[in-house]
Amino acid sequence: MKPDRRASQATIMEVAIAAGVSLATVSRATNHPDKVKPETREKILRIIKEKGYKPNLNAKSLASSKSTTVAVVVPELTRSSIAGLVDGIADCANRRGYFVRLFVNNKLKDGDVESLKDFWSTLMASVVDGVLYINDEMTEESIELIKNSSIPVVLTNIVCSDPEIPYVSIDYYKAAYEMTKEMIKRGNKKIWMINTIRKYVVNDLKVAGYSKAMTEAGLEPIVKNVPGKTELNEPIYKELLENDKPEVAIVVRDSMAVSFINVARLLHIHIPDEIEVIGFQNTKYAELSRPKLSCIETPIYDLGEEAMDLLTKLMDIYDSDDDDNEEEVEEEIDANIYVDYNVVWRESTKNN
Amino acid sequence: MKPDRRASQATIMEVAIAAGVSLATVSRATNHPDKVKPETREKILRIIKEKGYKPNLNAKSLASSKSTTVAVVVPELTRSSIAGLVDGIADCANRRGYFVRLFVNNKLKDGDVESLKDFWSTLMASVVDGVLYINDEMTEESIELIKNSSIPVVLTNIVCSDPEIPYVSIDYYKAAYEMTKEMIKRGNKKIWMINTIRKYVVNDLKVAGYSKAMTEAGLEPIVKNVPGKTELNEPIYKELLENDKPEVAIVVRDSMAVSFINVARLLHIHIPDEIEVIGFQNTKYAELSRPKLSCIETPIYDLGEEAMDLLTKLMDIYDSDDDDNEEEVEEEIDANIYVDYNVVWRESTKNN
DNA sequence: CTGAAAGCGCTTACAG
DNA sequence: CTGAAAGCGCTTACAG
Repeated sequence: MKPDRRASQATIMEVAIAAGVSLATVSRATNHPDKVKPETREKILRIIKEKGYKPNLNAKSLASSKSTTVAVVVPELTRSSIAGLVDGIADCANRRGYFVRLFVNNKLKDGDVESLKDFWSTLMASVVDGVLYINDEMTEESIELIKNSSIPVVLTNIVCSDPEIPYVSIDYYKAAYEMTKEMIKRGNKKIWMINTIRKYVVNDLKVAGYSKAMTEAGLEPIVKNVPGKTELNEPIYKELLENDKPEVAIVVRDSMAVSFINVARLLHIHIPDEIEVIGFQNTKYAELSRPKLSCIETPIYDLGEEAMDLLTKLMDIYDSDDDDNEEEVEEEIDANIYVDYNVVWRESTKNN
Repeated sequence: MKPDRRASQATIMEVAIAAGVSLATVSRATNHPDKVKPETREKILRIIKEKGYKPNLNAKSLASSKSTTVAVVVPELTRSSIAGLVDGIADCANRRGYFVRLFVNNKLKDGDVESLKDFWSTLMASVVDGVLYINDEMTEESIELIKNSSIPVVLTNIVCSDPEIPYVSIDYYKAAYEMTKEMIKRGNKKIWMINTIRKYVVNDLKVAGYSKAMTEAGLEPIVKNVPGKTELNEPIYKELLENDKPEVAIVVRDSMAVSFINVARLLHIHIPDEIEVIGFQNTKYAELSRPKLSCIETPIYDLGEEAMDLLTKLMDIYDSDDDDNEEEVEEEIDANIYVDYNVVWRESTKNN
């Protein structure tokens, strides 16, 4: 006889018997402590602790139609700063007693409506109380699905044109605008914006902010689109720099900025004396680059926390919706949040 | 009257009514298709598709005592290569029809037995069919808990001394051993191993492999322990290099190797002519470094896939365990897997 | 091949 | 303050 490896968790029944009460009372002792007499409550809680009892989440969810679980939808964890985002989300979820179900869906970008709908319904069938949606490439269909969702959805690190949809993001437009203005103020006229070939909503905003500042100053916006991958963009950078040279290059991603610096140095272009380079994000790349990269720092971990925080509030509202007096509460919440960014000046810029 | 935002998924009841059959038949049509007459089956399946019906996961799990969900336990997503690992796991899980519940537990390292036990029981209460455990710092207690687990657990990217516990990893010992031997063969005698101050099982293995090769060749192993963080290790590197200089430095993490290169260059030490540098991992840092870093490449994504694959097999066994004839099946599975690594020679080494 | 019924482990009105 | 009972949405022996 080998030991029963399937020996599972203690059940509510066992606790009830040990405490000499009914299931209902055990349940109440954990869910509505005030509704049970202090002495019995304490006894129950003690036994729960002794037995290491935790309510079966599936049963609990089914019975209460609340799962204390949120879905986190990401295209890919290794993409730029998504891991940091999810760390922030997870820590906040932990603190607030939520579980997280992870959906890595790298097909989310393509506009295949069928598979998108299918994805959305498996999301709903997985029974979560809310979803954190991280995806740089929002289609019309996604937006429609989100608006019709029966549970709260918070877009994370995306700015959505539709103000009805809650989001937590960074004001990339403003960040690019302000940075460009600053570099113009410092006397630069020929400023490049280096963007990814591939379209990302977030990067489009950076380009727009940059262009605005340039136009306002009567300067011509010059946007260079290059591949995101190092091996692919280096030859392009080389070609660009052999033909022309800006005074400043603002790059949408810091790894791409480092790559740009590397190519410039290979061509004996001095950074920052000949070209100043600025990146977005401020990951470890910035610190490991030589010269060290000046950056617009996007506090991605905090952003994740904020997003989960907002989602919590929205879930609470949906909860109390069952009762009445909803409208009022809903009004109080600002569901379009911008998290502050910082500028970190390092060696790839002058006059710091 | 605002529309009911809580309008939830179609239920099995609705499908049954629409198809003019009982719940049982709908359930069978999806779970045991062969047990239902082709015509009715097709009709049911059609209706399911039309209505976009997906069984409520909680109910399904509760009724069948299978959740088709695995837990992925990580200390932190932003740590070294964990994001890539989880991407591999998630993709494989997707293909095999499993959901993933994410547990980010950055307190997992500390040996607090109480909180570890508590964590483990909430893990079990969350009702998963298996767990992928990613944690570089395994304590005795963790190992004990895993051995007593009622569901399969696969250690991912860890080598566990206890052969009873299934793991999927990379043979870091061998990788370091072989690399050191190779550099000795190339005529080097003074080879440093640069390790993290903080203890990691995986890094200890690299050090052990290195030391073995050195000792075998009658050379003295020289291990330098430095902080993992760039800002912190750079001054240490500086001090080290001002006093002494190896012919080769093998560094346990590629970001730390890049940092080492940066400091060496600052001191006008030529890489690779004066010092050859080799890192582990081969992340994007290696490619962005100047000179580009030679690396032992650890295929982390594949490792994640392999681990999930193994877990799937183990879960299948546990499943059929309920019947009989278990022993035999179990024998066939190799639950201690090493994934192959590669060596990528770049500019930080000579004679490539 | 199909349906009626019990049961998965909880929660929550409803009485008392 | 507490218990008996119904119900959450499924699955699965058990009959037929």
